[in-house]
Amino acid sequence: MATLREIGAELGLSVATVSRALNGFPEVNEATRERVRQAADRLGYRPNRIAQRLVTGRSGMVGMVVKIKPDMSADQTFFEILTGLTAALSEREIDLVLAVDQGADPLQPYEKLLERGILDGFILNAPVRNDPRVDFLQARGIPFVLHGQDRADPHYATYGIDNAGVSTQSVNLLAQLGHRRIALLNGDLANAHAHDRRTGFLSAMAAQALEADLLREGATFESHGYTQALDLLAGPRPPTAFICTTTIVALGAMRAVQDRGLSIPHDISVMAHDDALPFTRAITFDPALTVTRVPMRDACTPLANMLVDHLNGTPADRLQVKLDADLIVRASTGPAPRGEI
Amino acid sequence: MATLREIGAELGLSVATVSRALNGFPEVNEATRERVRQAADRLGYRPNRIAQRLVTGRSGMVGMVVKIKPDMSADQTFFEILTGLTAALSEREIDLVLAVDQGADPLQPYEKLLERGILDGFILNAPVRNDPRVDFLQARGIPFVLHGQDRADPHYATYGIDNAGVSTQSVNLLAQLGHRRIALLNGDLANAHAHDRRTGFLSAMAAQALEADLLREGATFESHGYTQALDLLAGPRPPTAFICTTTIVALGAMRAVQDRGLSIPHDISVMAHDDALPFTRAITFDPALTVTRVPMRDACTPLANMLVDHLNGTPADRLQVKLDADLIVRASTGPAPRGEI
DNA sequence: GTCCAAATTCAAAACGTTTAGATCTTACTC
DNA sequence: GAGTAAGATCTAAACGTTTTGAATTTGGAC
Repeated sequence: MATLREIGAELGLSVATVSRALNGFPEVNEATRERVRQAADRLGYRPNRIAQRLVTGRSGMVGMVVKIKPDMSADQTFFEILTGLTAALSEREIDLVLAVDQGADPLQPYEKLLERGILDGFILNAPVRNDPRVDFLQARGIPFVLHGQDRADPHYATYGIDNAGVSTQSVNLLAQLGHRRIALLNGDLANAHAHDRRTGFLSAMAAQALEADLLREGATFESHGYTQALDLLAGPRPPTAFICTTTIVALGAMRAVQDRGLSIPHDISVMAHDDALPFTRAITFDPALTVTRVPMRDACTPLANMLVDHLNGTPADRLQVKLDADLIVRASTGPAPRGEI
Repeated sequence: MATLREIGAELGLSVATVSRALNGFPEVNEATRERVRQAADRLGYRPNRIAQRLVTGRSGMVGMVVKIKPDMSADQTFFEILTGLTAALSEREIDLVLAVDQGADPLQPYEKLLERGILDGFILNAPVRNDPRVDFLQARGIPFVLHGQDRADPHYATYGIDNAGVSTQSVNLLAQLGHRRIALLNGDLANAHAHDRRTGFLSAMAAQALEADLLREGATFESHGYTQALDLLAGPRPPTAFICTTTIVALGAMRAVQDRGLSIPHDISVMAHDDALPFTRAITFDPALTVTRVPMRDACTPLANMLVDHLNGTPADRLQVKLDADLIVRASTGPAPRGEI
């Protein structure tokens, strides 16, 4: 590995000039800059990140923490973000350091990574409500970008989707189709997005003058969708439509509907929010699933850009994006059945 | 963050002595060492990795590359290793840096990570035969540990399982049960492990004086297991037993057997190799699946240890582990049906 | 030719650590 | 009490970069 000193020796220049030439400082002669550039190319010079970091305090590395579940597996959505983000950051010459949250204390892996003193910032994902990681990093002045939003009025960089709006869009579509008994199969309310979906659902139902009594929450397993849907269908005033928090849950709900001998969308409409993860494609469902859709992967590049901007000094309050979901109507939703009230 | 200098100033010692005291050098007075330790504790001293690296050439960081498939998803087994390894390395005060292989050139992400000059070594996984990454890293003298084995006589650190032995164990079990028509549903032969399974299968069949004509290879999807098994069962001299390269493939094979109206294990025996990934548990199959078993996750701690040893100078030829798989006989294998030849 | 400002370039310090080699203490031997 | 060895600590250099402030060169104006 060539160093600045070697390039300097080659050209009879000081390290200082070589450094400035390569970093685009205005006070260096253009002819010199070109000579330096060529020598650097020829010698295969790569700046030593370690040395840069020691003097600038910037390392070009950011951290991310995988949260693993008790069964030692991690969330599919995490990996979706992880791979996309690594690629996006790599284009910006930033490396991603990984840590694992074994479950005990959500802050511990962040503390541990910070102790090393080698990170410029963090990407946070899957926030819970009023996420303690946000407070922790803000208190220490560590830059970060949150994928999602954990509180009403954030004072940090955040990139997420309008989860309340997801519910509103879904409710409005179904209400337009004449449905009055609409159920929400939500995720665990500890997660910020589930909370927002619930809030959005309640206000959208109220706006349509509908009773919002068919609300369930819990894990996002197929089996959970199945049992909750089955339970609701067996109730005294069953739903005619299901809004599911993920396509996996919708899979379970659809199975429940079919087990009851009902047809989709003739008797029951089913829709879901779709993160467009690789393994379950809503369009291949039978019938093809109506969804509100925001591909997870689409978040990677903007997230990387926001973090880079943030590291370069853009203040957090100018780095707040809240996307609307696309509404994609397919065959799993239809007019409410007649005779039902 | 306290520095050595601050501790030195506090105690009236030079940085050199403080450094030596904390690093356990023998020439420092025990009383002094204790004073230094306490001061370090009190001031919350953490060695600055960056500075350490600059002078020692070691960073305490290792790299790993995710290979993502054309559909932008990554292998489940990779993540299993990744999370386990990150945790295991973290206990050894080593951080893991991630990169993504977008598919074009398998060496490019390694080159890119190396250019940064911030890595001590690599963990390689999922080797293909005569893996070019091995040659690349060896040529550059970069330490690495390979999870698996890519060539017959490796001169590098490697931790893997005896894949030929997996086939031998499987064939021998089935032969003992009287099966003579044994099929192998193998993975893609580009992968080193599939090649070894094939080799082991051929020699084990030969040793049992059985004809090894029922060999299929390809992707490890459920659908692939299904179509291949269906095709073999429709042949002129169908198998009475299937050895599947993964439990997912076995799932497909079992579906094919049932679709043909045959029963497991009465008509057909099915077994598989089981990496014990979180999502498919062989014991919950119906009937419970006989497997050769080596949990992926068990490799994480040994891999981390081997890499650390290797970085500390243990020569590669003393770091070679080849595990035998456990044979777990469950309900999906039974005696060969009478009357078949 | 002299002077001044602008344009370049340089030398040196700094970041926090490790480590080679020098120096200072102490205790022991004769 | 001199000499020596061992024990403890120190000074200084090194790693490769950035950056401050000083030094040099250049070109014009007079």
